[in-house]
Amino acid sequence: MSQTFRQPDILKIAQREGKVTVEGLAEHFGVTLQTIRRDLTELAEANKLERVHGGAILPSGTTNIQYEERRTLNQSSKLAMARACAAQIPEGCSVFLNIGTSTEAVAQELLDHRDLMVVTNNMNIANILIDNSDCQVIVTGGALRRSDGGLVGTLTIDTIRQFKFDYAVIGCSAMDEDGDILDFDIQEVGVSQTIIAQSRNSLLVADHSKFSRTAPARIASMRAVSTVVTDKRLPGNLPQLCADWGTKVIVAG
Amino acid sequence: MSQTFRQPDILKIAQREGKVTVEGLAEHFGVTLQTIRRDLTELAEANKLERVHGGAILPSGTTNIQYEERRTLNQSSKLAMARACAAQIPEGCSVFLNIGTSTEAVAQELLDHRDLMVVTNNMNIANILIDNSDCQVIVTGGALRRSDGGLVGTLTIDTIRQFKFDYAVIGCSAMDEDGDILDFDIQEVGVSQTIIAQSRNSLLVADHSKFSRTAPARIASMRAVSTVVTDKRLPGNLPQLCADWGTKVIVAG
DNA sequence: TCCCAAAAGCGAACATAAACGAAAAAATCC
DNA sequence: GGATTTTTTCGTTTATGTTCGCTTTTGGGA
Repeated sequence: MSQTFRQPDILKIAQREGKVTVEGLAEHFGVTLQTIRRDLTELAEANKLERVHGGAILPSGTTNIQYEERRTLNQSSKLAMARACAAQIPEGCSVFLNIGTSTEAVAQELLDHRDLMVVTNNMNIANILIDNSDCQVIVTGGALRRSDGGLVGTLTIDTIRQFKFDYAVIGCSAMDEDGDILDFDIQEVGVSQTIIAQSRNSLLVADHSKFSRTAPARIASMRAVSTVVTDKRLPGNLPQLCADWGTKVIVAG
Repeated sequence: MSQTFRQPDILKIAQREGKVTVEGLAEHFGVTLQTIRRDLTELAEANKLERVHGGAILPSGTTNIQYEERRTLNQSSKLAMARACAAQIPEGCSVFLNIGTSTEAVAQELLDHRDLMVVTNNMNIANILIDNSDCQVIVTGGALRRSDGGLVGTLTIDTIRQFKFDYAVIGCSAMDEDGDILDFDIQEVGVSQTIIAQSRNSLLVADHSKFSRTAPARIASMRAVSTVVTDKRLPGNLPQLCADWGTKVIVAG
């Protein structure tokens, strides 16, 4: 595990915990204190973190700004994707909505759907769909993650295993040109995999920026999902691959 | 640019409470008075706080309505009960908080507790405690009830069964003079019973108005809980009964 | 009201242990 | 086999606890 892998993880941990310690990170990654110090110094220089004796904290007032930023970013294309995705979901069925800003946008578009049963591990989605009185909302158990209101952990997976969904809507952190769906957080990978396994149809919602990123953990191949909703034509050979796999691709907007 | 992990937390507490004391902070963080004094001096030099004898207050410019609000609300018996209840809960333990406005008030008072693991079936409580970064929040699964943000159903009970809590805080709809704890909602009764069974100590929080009400479903007898927190002397023969049962009674305010 | 004394709070100075950064050495990756 | 990353080493800096003398607050009593 090298620098490039650690630093995003450190940020993620910092956002989850509010603070990180040199010692704790060193143990977590199995490296020396010195290495962590260098990482923290670099992250502090990039204004991603604020250095304190013994560790680092989130920059003052930045607790959830990144999240809010991401939420409002790419709003128009995100909205178009959300519309297209919601259009795939008929009324009167059972749906799982995963963690992620894209899936939250989908939830917003599902406010007019009638007679849904929605299961989610995202507190924000539960808060959104509380306004749709024609929709039964079920929240999975799990440890609450401060950064994005997600519920994660074994409890989450155990709950999901008790259901079989007509549709699942999932997001991701990055996508590879060979069709692999990737995520930063290893915890979330297990959840996403379980969701796909428990669903008759699965919809991956991901905008084009996910193709220019990378992430360490692999959720699945696009082959495993029934539909991919995105905002621009898939790059490289992916359209052909998806056609071969029978994975439907919807380009919204 | 803060020097220690403590300073951002001190600011947060100051903003919430309107003031902080040297002694209180020293105890909260487990450091000496001198260390806190140094922190406060630095924060004062950075104009983040204003130093006073025995502690610090918010700078005069940052007039905090919240504090005045809180002071007037202090009179409210619900807050007094919440305070008394939170005082019963030590730091570093596992706590369950049930559905109810009284338990939400307790959650508010637990914002300063450190190193807690809080499990709840109340989305509002999860939203409150998301601000306590020293507290791990776990949400039970369940069907979301629109009226009060509660999570109910078999999923909830199944989740609770997976834990053993040091403390449980429960509310109720009504109490009988013979010491029976009652609720309107039959679904919630099962949850409350399970919580009591899974907890080493259980605290019932209920104001005096609950004695003039009645409700159809029986949760348990006060005999089954370790402590009752209320705002007025218990009516009738109940004090004696509780004494016989070994149920501690705390009258707050 | 004023004054005084006890008590509480304060800050400076010092000792110590933890944390830090620089630089050389070792390991790892292309 | 050269470049990058990580570990090791070591002298320096920083944070914290302790002690002690000083200042402010507080609560009588004249």
